[in-house]
Amino acid sequence: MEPLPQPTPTELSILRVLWRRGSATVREVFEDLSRNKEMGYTTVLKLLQIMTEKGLVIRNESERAHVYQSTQPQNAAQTRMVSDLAEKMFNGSAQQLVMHALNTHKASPQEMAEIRRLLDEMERGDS
Amino acid sequence: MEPLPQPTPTELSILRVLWRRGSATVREVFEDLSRNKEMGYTTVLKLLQIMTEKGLVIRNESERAHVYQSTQPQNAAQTRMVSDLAEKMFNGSAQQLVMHALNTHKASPQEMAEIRRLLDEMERGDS
DNA sequence: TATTATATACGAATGGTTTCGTAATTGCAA
DNA sequence: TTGCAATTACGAAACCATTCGTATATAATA
Repeated sequence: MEPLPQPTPTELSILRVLWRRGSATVREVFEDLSRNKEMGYTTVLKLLQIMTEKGLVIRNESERAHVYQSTQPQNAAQTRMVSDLAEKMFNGSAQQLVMHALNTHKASPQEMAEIRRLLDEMERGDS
Repeated sequence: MEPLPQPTPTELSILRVLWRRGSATVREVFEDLSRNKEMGYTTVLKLLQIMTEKGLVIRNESERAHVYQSTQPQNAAQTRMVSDLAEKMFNGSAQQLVMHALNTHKASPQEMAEIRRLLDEMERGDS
């Protein structure tokens, strides 16, 4: 089967709503997105229909208002986009990406400690 | 003045060539990109013309074959895209992005050491 | 039951990116 | 100088994402 296509920017905004809520109807997605950006109800509907065709979401049609959810877990999408960015902007070097991320968005001491923990684990190699 | 627009995917592939080479003619960019993906010479030319209008590149017209270079240093573009990704996929948390990057693309011991060094510096706060 | 609100389906307009064909120009070589 | 090769300029086609209007169906309500 075809691999899932990369979601477009608007599709991604819809997926984020679905990830946050677990699942949602068109109206719920619409109301959520409308808070940030004016858009028509049928626009969201159409997008969800297209996303269904693409396999990005599945829907439960047992109720009149179909209930959508993402086929891809948020984690998987995150991993994929990080890989893509590493590939496209850092010639595949995760390390350079990491350095950039840390330099730009300062992390809290707790967060830094957690990153150290991960590095420790990786060096011990107990995967 | 207008902020630079985000480069489109194809524009980014051109910028990557320009960053790697410092500057390049249409033919050089064309030959570089053609190795990965078949595309016409005038396609690249047109894109570079559009990118010039957008301000993504500047060109030196003193020779018959114009010489292009990116207006944005690679660093700046990298920072911007990392920020974008953190925003869109990790609710602004650089730390989560970092964890993902490390988990996905395993880094070498040297690279990990360098990340530690950066963390050390940041915790010492000698910026 | 008749009306109203809400849902899905879907065609089509819009706008932007990408592609390329063709014309015009310039330098180089025979 | 004449012709060939390489260049830029540019219009337009092809493609895709986004938006929305309208038709139709279904449920709730007066």
